Amino acid sequence: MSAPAGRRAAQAAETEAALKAAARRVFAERGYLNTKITDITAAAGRAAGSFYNHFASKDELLAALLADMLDDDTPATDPQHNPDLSQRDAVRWHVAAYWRTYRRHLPEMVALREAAIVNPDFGRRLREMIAADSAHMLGHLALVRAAGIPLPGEPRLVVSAIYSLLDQFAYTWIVGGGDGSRPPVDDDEAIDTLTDLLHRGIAGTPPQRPVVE
Amino acid sequence: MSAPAGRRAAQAAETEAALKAAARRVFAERGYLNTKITDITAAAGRAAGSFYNHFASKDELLAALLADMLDDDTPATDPQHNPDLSQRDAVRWHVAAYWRTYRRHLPEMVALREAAIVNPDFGRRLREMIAADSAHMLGHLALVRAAGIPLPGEPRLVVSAIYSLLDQFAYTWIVGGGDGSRPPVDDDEAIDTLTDLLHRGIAGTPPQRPVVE
DNA sequence: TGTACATCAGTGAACGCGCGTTCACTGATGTAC
DNA sequence: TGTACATCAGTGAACGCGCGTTCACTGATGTAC
Repeated sequence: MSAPAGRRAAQAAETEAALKAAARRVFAERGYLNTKITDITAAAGRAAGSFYNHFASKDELLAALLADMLDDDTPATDPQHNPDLSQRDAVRWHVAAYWRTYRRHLPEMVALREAAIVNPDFGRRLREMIAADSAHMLGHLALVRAAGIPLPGEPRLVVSAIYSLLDQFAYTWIVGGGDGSRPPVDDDEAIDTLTDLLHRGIAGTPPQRPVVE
Repeated sequence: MSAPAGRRAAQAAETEAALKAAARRVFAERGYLNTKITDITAAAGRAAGSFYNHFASKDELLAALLADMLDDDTPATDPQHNPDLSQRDAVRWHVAAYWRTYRRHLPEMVALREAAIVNPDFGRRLREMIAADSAHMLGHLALVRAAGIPLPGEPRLVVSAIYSLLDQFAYTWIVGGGDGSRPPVDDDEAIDTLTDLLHRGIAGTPPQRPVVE
């Protein structure tokens, strides 16, 4: 990453970067589990054996990509953002942040989801990443409740529901290209729909039952 | 399934049933992709080779389980149920139906989700099954809108969001045993939380912004 | 600055493990006469 | 009702494919003197 000591080190760094970049492309295209190591080396224009000069396995390559991702945007959360989820703007900001992150790190999102199914280590990693994010959201929900607005359920369960929605919806529409019922969504429509659903869901008022007298 | 013609046929039917039952158990425990064919035959107490007297592959066994499932509860939807999703009871009924189905067919749900990742055929099957269910929900949403209540977005997108929430939340809490942030949910709490979130989300009123004058 | 040797990234053919799949065999069930 | 033969479900050891992984080799870069 930092200035390499010489031509040789530069070469190695370049190949490693090429392998990572190729892996990201290939993971986004055919997914993690369906990707063979030779698919990655081929996409990177290197020989199969070269892979093992840099990574011990496909899982370790993914671990490296995840590490890059976490380095990349540690300051993902603007400390200035509005925490009051009873306001639409605040909900939208959070939804948009999630959506953008998902799009930007699509290969990692897809790969981690798939890897978690097969490898308990990645299952743990995934849960930890969600937990980190959730703590933040939990704080916001506490404010809503403190303002006297009743939540739809126990806060940690509500946070889990929010992430369930965001995660699966993003997976369906960003990765899968939709559910076939309609054309793909553009980002704004997706974000606005999620925002309104969640804004009302978290802090809205249930509809009045028409009273028959 | 129907009365077998003789001892031999009965024997075959019994083994096939044993393999299916074993597969369901094993899929629920370690998932579909992590299950080897010999895991299934071992759990069923049969020899490895026996498998191929009944199924051409693990995928075909899954296809058979899915067929059984669809046979099993074609009348899953009580024609009498309340379609008015602006009423909490109606939302709860639908959420509960989904939850119950998920629990009852856990092995199929897990297996289909995993198989869809690796095999496009199952990806298609999964989308078709969701589409069938969605059509029903879409009709209900039309009523809400007809009653003058604005939805949070384009109806098919809202339906997709609803299924995203239900599916991922059920996967997290029924299959995965939760996200580690709190003890497992019992069914009623899960259903009530989802119900309130969706009830408000679909047909609720956004909170009033406190007006500062 | 030049020469001789060491190191190391990259190569791709070969290896070998894991697991799906086959197949010769067994014994029980079914059929023909 | 009995005997001889055919069929078929089940068995498990053996086979073989796919793919991850190794390794002897090459040529370029680095180091010693």
